[in-house]
Amino acid sequence: MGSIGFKAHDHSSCISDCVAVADSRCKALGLQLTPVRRRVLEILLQQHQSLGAYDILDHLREEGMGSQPPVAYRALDFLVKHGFAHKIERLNAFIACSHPGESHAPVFMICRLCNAVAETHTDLSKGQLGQLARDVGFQIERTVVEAEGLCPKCQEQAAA
Amino acid sequence: MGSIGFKAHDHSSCISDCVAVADSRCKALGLQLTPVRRRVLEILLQQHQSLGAYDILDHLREEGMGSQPPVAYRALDFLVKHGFAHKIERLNAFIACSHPGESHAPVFMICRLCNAVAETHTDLSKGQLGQLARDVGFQIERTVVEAEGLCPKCQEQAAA
DNA sequence: TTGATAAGTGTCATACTATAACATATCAAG
DNA sequence: CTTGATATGTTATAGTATGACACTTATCAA
Repeated sequence: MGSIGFKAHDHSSCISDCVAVADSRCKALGLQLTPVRRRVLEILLQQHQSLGAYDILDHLREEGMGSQPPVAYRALDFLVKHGFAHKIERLNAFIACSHPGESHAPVFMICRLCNAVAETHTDLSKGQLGQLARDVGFQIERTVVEAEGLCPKCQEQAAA
Repeated sequence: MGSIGFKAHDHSSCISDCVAVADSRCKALGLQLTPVRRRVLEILLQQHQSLGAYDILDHLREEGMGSQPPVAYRALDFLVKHGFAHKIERLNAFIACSHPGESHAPVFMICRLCNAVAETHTDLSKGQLGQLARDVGFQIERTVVEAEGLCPKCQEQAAA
């Protein structure tokens, strides 16, 4: 799949590929990609934007797959825990992982106009953050790195 | 004040210094550091931990300075907007800024055991994040960088 | 000084985000 | 097939945040 950044791409294959990857990874790890979990992943994959838990719940409800918050949150917890999705802390929202299976120190770029979210990655061992942590003796277990601003497309439109 | 990291320091002077800095900066910029706002800043400065808005509201209520959520949120919005405090997105909580007045691409290290939070800064123009953004043409306006893990003290205790 | 305008506060109501707890159902292995 | 673990459905509630409006205080120009 590679880094999609803010570029156009074949989205339907993007979805099916990601689900297939999740599927095989679950099988390999003995995890259950149940109907609800799979459906939530598909819903997230529909767009390269983040969705709130209650947005997802709305979809599930329409499809008769559960109507109470814990249903959505539990599926999301599963997907996040196993690296198939991420939580965007800044937005209290969730997004499918663009690089399932790869090592994870994810970085998100969030466009404040069109709400597109692009995921890339950094290498903690090389960056300033890792260096700062080593300097003060802090042991990093998890990172949240989110940049908010304007994507290329919205910059053009703002300039016009 | 400089970077305090996770080190011990003279905390009472730390508080009064920070309030004094905020005071003079507000005067210089024509901002009103009202009693509520000043008090919220002081409350945040009491500890190098983050506090939830409702924790702060509890303090205010005890002191007869307002008992409804908007009172706390508005003071926090003011402090965050003008760089006297930051929101820790990962914790839905707030913390006083350790470097008021300096340029701000703040980085937080959050200890998951003792909840201490240390603030440092990175230089966007030099780091991987800035480079990634330039590569894809994303214009960064604000960053959220938060590392969760163990501070030096808690690592020792965990090892023992 | 006064009057007009902006900024801040107090309050009520409500919206949005998230989880605890427990009953039921399904799965996986012996 | 039964037992223990995992997942789901549901109720209830906790935690986080904001809109709206009335009232007060500060600012500033006339």
